[in-house]
Amino acid sequence: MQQIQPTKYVNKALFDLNATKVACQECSLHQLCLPRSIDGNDLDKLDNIIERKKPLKRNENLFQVGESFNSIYVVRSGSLKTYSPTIDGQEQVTGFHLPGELLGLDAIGKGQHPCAAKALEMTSVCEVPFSHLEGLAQELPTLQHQLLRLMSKEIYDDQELMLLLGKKTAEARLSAFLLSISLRFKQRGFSSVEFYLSMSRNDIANYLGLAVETVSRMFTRFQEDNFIDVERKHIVIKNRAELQLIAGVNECCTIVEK
Amino acid sequence: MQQIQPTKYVNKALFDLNATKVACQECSLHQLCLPRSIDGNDLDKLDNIIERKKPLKRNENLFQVGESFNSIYVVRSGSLKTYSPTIDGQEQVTGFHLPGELLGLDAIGKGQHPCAAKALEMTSVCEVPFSHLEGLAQELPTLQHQLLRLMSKEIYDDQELMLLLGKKTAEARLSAFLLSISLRFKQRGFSSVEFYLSMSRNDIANYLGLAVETVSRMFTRFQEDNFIDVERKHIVIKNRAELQLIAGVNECCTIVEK
DNA sequence: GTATAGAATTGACATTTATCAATTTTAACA
DNA sequence: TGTTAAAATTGATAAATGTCAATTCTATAC
Repeated sequence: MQQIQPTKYVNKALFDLNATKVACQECSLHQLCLPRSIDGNDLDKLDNIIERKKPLKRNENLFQVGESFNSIYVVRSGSLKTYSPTIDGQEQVTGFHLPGELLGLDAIGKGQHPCAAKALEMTSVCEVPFSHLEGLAQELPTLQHQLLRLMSKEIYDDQELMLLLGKKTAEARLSAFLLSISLRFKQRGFSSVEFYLSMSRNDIANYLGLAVETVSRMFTRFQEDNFIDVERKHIVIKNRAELQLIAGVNECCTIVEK
Repeated sequence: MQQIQPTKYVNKALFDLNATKVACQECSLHQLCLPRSIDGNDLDKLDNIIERKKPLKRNENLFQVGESFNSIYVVRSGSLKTYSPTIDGQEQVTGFHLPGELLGLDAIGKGQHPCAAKALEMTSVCEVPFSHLEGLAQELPTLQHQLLRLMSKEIYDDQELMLLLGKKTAEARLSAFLLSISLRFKQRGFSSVEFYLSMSRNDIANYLGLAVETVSRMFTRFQEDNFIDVERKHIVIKNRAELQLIAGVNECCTIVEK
């Protein structure tokens, strides 16, 4: 039971732009640059190529499908969803991106964005021009290594999700989704027990390949069974062990526990 | 209708080790090294670090879960599946790997393999020691660039699959699966119309998150509806347009057509 | 503060898919 | 080649989830 008990302040912080700003220390880019082996000089070089973009309002797009790829982005505060158009004019949500996480790695190969990214709330991001990053990685072996590691992690994470989406029941999917969000918050220094979901039920359902109604019913059921407290977008994890059981997490996912 | 009509020979070839060897020209590693800008000298350097492993027999493992990561692998001939253990002792198939495709990119981040790889038939692979590859990429900007591109493609492909697994009905999943295999064969210079599936129905079902029985019924139905010819593992695509409609492919997947 | 549109929930019902069971077909091995 | 185990198919039934419809709740704009 070493879970951090959040204060009211921490929760409110998720809506407070300044308070949610992820320190460079907890950010994916941090892992990118200084895994205990890059010196201050090199760090400055990296810092120099990063541009701070002006914050996005809710529902503003960071990029659109087909837009040419120039930069990868790191979420500083707020959150975004990525989505692709489907044949029937719908959109299919492909991911959610929380503070400290990266966007755009899937676009390098084709040189254009295969999905669009939209802010779910007031959101600010850092922009990292990819050609600069590549050039720098050529100079700095550690940076190249970290870049490859990060991309590998992205592949790994995607496969974890495929595991989830491919096999499980509705309750397993939602359960694994909540655990995943919880873990990601924790990794960024937020509470893993209590948090706000910035995305709509619709987005969640779309993402998990379920009907909105099913998602809604599952939330209700989890609440009834006392696995979680739900109040609209506010979530409290009350019985993580049970959620993990339902999700059928394999040993890979079990790191949520630590 | 510029689809290549395969000869009986071509089909048999899929079982013939020598005939299926993918020329380095069509191999993922080829893209890795010489996108029209690497010279013969550099190509030799790359060639030098690649090791040919002795062929794997059916059901032999290339690597196991948790094994420490040292190399990435390229399939030269045959095919493999990757899979992870689930909590209930089952295995969950996470991917199939055809000639010219890569394995192991998901292991870089953690330094150990998150999944196991098993040969589905007599299979041979090239082994590329990762530290050597990294070192070489540090010298050769083009190689670094291609490595990043390839990893990006992997991320992109995984997300395509998540799209598939997340949303669709059983018939959409199987349909998209067949189209995906077809495209991948085509990209490697094999027929996209007629091919052999090296994996069992069980593996397909597991991969797609369906019951074996459902997969079997779908094959039967597709046959009845004249979308495909099935005879055990031998598949002929007869109505690609209809399959694409069922799969609900978005414009990204539509490249199957070209 | 109120009006209004969108989001979320809940219920009833239809459809899809999983499960269980039996049979047929195929492939592996002696 | 014949024997046997595994794989694949098919049918009947049960369970899960999607769809449709109605209602409640929430947030936004006026």
